[in-house]
Amino acid sequence: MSKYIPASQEEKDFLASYDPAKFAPVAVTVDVVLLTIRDGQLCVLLVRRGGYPYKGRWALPGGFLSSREDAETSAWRELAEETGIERGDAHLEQLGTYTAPDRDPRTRVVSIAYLALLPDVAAPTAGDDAADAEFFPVANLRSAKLAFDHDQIIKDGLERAASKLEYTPLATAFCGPVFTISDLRRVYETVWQNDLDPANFRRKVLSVPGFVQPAAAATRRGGPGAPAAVYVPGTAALLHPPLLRPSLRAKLKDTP
Amino acid sequence: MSKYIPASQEEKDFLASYDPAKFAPVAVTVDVVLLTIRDGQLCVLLVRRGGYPYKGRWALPGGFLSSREDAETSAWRELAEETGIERGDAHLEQLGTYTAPDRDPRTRVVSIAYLALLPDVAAPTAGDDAADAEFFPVANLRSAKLAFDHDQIIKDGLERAASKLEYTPLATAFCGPVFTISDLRRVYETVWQNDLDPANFRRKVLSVPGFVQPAAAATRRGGPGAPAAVYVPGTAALLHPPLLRPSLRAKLKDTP
DNA sequence: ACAATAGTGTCTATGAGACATTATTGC
DNA sequence: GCAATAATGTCTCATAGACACTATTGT
Repeated sequence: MSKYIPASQEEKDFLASYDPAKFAPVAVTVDVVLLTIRDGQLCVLLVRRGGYPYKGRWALPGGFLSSREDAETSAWRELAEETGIERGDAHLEQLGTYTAPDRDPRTRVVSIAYLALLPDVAAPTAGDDAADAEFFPVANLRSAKLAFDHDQIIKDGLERAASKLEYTPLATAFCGPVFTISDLRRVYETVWQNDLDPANFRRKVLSVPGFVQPAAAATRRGGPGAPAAVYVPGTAALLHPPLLRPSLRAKLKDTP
Repeated sequence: MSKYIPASQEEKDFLASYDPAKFAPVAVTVDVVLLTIRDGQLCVLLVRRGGYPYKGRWALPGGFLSSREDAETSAWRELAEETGIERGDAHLEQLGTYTAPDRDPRTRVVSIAYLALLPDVAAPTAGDDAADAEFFPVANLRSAKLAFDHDQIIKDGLERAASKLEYTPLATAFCGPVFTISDLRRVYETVWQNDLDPANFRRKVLSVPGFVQPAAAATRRGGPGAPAAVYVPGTAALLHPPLLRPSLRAKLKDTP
């Protein structure tokens, strides 16, 4: 945005005398749903709350929007504080804004949630406000009583991630800088909770323009099996045609 | 969300003595991108600003988040004020939150944007704060200088709408309660800026489970041509397999 | 009669999915 | 040797897209 220039002296006076306090106070926080894959399980980063309210409960990492930052910058700052990753080391996108009037017992708090995806590398480090930080498999979260409405935010983040794997090359955000087709397939299988045919998956991925491209490095060996060719992310922002979740196909065919 | 219950007397005291004023003041507004199709053109509702800043400029309808409403309720209220439509008469979804620190010259203002889609019925009525309200074809908007960052918000809304037509039955939100397959096709053609083959479109729509279902009413005549069968929206929330934009297919095939 | 639209049928190319097959590794 | 993985090939079925064709309306 270009800088705003008042059109008249009258407007200048208006802006100079403007009093923000006349509106009901609203606090704005930025919370981050950080997803990664560890040991074949989709995990979310949670921190234990050190202060009231919900003291001692697990919650999403986050904090108040600081006065001269936009929300995305705040989200990157939270990520850096909790995990040490720098801006650009992960995928980060806005997830949604949560505004239920009673979602925070202190005062009216509106939370802008972000979704971050990153490879399994960074070890979480507890920030100022958090007594502890830990990755939890999302499958075990059903019974956990999280702070605020963070269970709903995580649920929305998981659905967003699963959906975006269909029509964007975002799955590469869960992999390291180079990866094999099998690495990529395991990401899909983990997020979608579906087994995929290795042969068909390979053919599909390689046929979508701009999804992946062969890496300069030769091959990678690990465990049993032939050595695998390695790839790096391609340039496409959208996958066309998309990969479609088998689970949805089955569900929707049943209810015509 | 269930009501929050403090766990201890200590926490009760904390909440009672909590002072919201210690945070930097942030104002939160809710703005609505209302799209409809008039005379074959995709149009967005704009209101002329009656006060500073950007006095006299066209802007999205919106207002400050009121203290006991969540943002979606505020968006419905804005819609009712500007167009008279009631909650449930249109499709409404959260679009995104805009947080650039200097996007409003008065003070820090965070805007939660909503996307609304509705059939061409409601005539806009000017609200309190707006001198005038009018539908503008989005194709003519490139040169218009809108208030705040509303040009970007509209752009994001258009992309969201085009994208959602692919994998949800949302196109029916632009139609009346009953519609013909051709009505639906014209919605896709207008939003996607693409001609679609009538025969293939019909076959595709009818083959996707839950997209549309035949209406009790017989047929509709209008202008030349045979009378058309009418349909009502189906029950599916997602289209599977989706309809894919021809424009994307062409673009992505060129850059492999 | 004519133009415009509704609706059906047909052909082809492509992609998805199921599955077999061969090659290469670690154990 | 054996199990596991990588990579390629084959077959079938469903779908998208192009397009011809008929039927029914308003003018």
